[in-house]
Amino acid sequence: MTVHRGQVLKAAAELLSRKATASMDDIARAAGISRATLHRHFAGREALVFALAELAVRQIEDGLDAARIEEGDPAQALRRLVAQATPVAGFLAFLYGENQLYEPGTPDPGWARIEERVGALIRRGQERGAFRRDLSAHWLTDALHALVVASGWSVQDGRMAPREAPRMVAEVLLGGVLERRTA
Amino acid sequence: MTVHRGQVLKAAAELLSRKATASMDDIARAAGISRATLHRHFAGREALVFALAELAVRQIEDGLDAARIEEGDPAQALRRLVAQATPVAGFLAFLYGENQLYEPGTPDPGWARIEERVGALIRRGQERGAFRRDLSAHWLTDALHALVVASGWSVQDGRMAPREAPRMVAEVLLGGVLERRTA
DNA sequence: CTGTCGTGAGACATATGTGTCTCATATGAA
DNA sequence: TTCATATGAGACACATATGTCTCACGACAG
Repeated sequence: MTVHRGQVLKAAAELLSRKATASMDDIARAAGISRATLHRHFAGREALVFALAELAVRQIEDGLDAARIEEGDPAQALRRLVAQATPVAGFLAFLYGENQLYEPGTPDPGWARIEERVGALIRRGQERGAFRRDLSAHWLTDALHALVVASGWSVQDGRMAPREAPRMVAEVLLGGVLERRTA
Repeated sequence: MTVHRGQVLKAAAELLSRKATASMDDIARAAGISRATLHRHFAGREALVFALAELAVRQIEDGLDAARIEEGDPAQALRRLVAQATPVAGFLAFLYGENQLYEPGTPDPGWARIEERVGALIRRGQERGAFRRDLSAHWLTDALHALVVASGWSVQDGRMAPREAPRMVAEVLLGGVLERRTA
């Protein structure tokens, strides 16, 4: 019946990304454990948030590695990235929200690495003529994150099936909403 | 030097949508007033949040009216909607975040009205063959909100000019990221 | 069975935020 | 000027969350 640190952190991420004011007791209940046990595994709220950020960065960077976003056709690389990101949308949402707190110039180093890698993919696609150049790479990066987070919430609410999420995000981001005659 | 209620609420919306844990003192400072004055205008935090939600709903519904989203070409209506929404992105972000707290079945009535009107526009576009049918109207509604919120944060951080925001959001949402030969 | 380990429940002091109050000051009208 | 009004600064009691503790229970290995 031992508590698994990763599972607790995943529950905490999904709760905190939606309700940042959740108490330690709320987090414990969301993870299915008591507050005492939660404190045994994490020295305090600060330590928990730190561990959460660390795990989130690792999960997402692992996803970037697995998607091999530096290789091949940019559009396909973006689809692979989205497919890797949607299962860990809760962690991404937490990180994304957490980095809205800092001053615009001092982001978390791990988050900065992630943004840089995703931004590089976008720029690579723009240079190859695959992605539009009239939209800034920075904005497209933000848009990608926002859509993944939104899809994660839709899944949490049962409005979207988890297996649909990658396609929903990728189709909107790559193709847009407009119907087209020629695919 | 009298405090203007609307300006205080706008500052509160932009702060709270990013940092839900902000204290009344933080909110007061963000609005450029003292905590005492903040309490003179709003009975308490609960009352402030209520007033904020009320104003946010009104601002956005006014925008929907001004954009006349029920009329004309759906794609153009969506562009008008985005143009009206981006200036009040802070309020939309607050409402959007606030409604992630409730249980999936009991949203704020005002927010439900907004979602319904936007959803109706999406469905109208799908029925007319203007918008894609392979993506659910609900998801497209969520995607729209998420992109507007993200653009608002970009503006707050100085990464995007306010006047660019409508086009950035509308272009990604309608056209997607992919470069195309034929416009 | 016996001992150990991890847990849940709850008590407790402390820290932080909230809501209310008083008082001094500044602005603006008569 | 004189007065009214609104504000800022700060004190205060109170509520809530946090962090630490003790104790009892149950699972599991020996």
